[in-house]
Amino acid sequence: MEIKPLHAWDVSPGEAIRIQITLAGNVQTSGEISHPLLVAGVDVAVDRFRKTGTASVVVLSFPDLKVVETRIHRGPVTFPYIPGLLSFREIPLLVKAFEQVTLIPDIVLVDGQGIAHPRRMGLATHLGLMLDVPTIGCAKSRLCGVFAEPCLDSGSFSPLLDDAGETIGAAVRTRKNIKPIFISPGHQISLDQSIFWTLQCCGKYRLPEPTRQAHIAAKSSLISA
DNA sequence: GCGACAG
DNA sequence: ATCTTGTCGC
Repeated sequence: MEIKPLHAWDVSPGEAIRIQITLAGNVQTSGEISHPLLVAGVDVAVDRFRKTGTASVVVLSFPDLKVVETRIHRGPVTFPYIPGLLSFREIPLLVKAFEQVTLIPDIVLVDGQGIAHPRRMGLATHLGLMLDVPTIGCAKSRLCGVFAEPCLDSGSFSPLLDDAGETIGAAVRTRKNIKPIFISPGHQISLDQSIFWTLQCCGKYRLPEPTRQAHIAAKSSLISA
């Protein structure tokens, strides 16, 4: 699929923050997905020695959740990991992987935050703007915001609030008695829809299937390299 | 100044 | 993220 460049990636942390503030004005946190047929998961594995990364995009059929396409891209990782600037480290590689994708997904699940970010520009949101496809942020831990512990039942959740009391996401229990994951809208989708479809993508594990498959694809492709 | 801090 | 074995619990 074609991806339109929105800005340069070879920037300083200060410039990156400036770019995020500008892009934040184009985010769409509303939208419904009626009948998804293809759902994708993405991930990036890093080789701390060779300083290279492997980005993966795995497209699964829905609702059966079977892998129908897997794309990998390996390249240098230059930008350092800085909380709040993760997209500048991973998106360059992810875009390369997406350029090889032929089955355009109806939704993309990203392992990281969506708008649950200091400037509302987490990895999922930034990627959604570039792909012009609905994206959902599904993070294993919290970046910012406060929340109450959700009930221990599978499917229960509690809102993630920013310092102003605004809802920016939710702590969602994808399995009974298991640590919740943090879901937030990436782009072109509402929080309710983000939670709903993510739960529809969950099998017998804490993380949604698309994310798990992407994680496996990126990691295995790192071994055979 | 101190603590927090996606992957 | 990545480094790592066994082990406690649903």
